[in-house]
Amino acid sequence: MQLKSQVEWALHCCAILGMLPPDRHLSAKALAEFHGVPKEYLSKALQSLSQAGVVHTTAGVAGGYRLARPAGELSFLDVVEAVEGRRSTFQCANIRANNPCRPADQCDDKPCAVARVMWDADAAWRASLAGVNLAGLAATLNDDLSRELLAASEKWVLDRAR
Amino acid sequence: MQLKSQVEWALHCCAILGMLPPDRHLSAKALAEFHGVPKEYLSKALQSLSQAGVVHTTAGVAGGYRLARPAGELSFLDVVEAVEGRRSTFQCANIRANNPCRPADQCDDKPCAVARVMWDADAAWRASLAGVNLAGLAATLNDDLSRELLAASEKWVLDRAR
DNA sequence: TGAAATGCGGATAATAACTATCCGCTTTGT
DNA sequence: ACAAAGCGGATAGTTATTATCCGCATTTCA
Ligand code: SF4
Ligand code: SF4
Repeated sequence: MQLKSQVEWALHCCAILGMLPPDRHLSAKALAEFHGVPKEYLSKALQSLSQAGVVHTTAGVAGGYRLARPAGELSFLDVVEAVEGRRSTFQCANIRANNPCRPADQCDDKPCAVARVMWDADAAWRASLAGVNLAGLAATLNDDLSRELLAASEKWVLDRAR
Repeated sequence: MQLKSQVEWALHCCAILGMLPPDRHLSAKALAEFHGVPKEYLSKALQSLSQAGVVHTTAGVAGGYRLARPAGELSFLDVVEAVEGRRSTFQCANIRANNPCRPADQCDDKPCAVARVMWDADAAWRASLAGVNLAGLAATLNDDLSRELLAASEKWVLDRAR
């Protein structure tokens, strides 16, 4: 069970978009080039982010993407769910219904005990992701990365932003 | 990103095996019939459980499986990781290395900020699963299921256990 | 002792999911 | 009007999951 690679791409793209001034935006082409990933496929992830309301799209020539809200109001969960979906990672096939001892008229009123535990774990995963926002990521990157790399990257991005 | 169906099967099988007296065991054939799943494929999941030390295998005719430890010492995480593996659900492709601004001699000493957040969430998921054991599951099932169904299922199982 | 039942591991398909690319369309700045 | 950019659908290529089959070793029981 692996998250799709688009999740990593989307998170990195949001980190980059977080570096932009509020009224600037960056094209999918630039984001793909910066991260070394195929532009066409990255576009699909960006479209998912757009549909989910995580980023705002500017159409037309010199169009592109910017964060739809301030970085402090966008969590990792918002980005991950935009790309990966909101369904639980555990899906119950209800195999308890196959129990040969079960009467045919049995009413499965509540979800099974196994599923509840798995869904709780899924909720814990999402809660953890919801607890970190893009502003926090930016702060961490500021600590992690060298001043030179940060400055160079910001320049690279701003040179291509509209 | 979905967990494989074998996870559900394995958890249910462990719940059933938890109903057995300590010195009895149940065949893959019986477990497959009880849950209405293909025996050959379920066997693969049971083999994973066996390799992970979650269940104990008895070979030969009239062989089968029993829990390797008391139900209170086997967590959901033990079962899930046996089937699904222990790798994080987020795998970092290290796309930061593609940053055109990054000097070639840059040393990526520590994992990236994005990956750390995703790994933390993965850890939260596993911690949640580790917090529930098979004895707790049995107790919940006792509350959830009707006395008739429990008794009938236990009889069905014990009739086929060796 | 031999036949049958059982688990194990490898090989092999069938199906689904993910990854990737392409194309026509609309939008919009110049 | 034209070119650059995003959008949505269509289409392959690749990988992962699901499922089945077979030969082998082990063990029970007749
Ligand atoms: S016990 Fe829960 S997970 Fe298992 S089949 Fe029933 S509802 Fe699904
Ligand atoms: S930022 Fe983290 S997740 Fe992204 S490529 Fe770098 S190491 Fe991987």
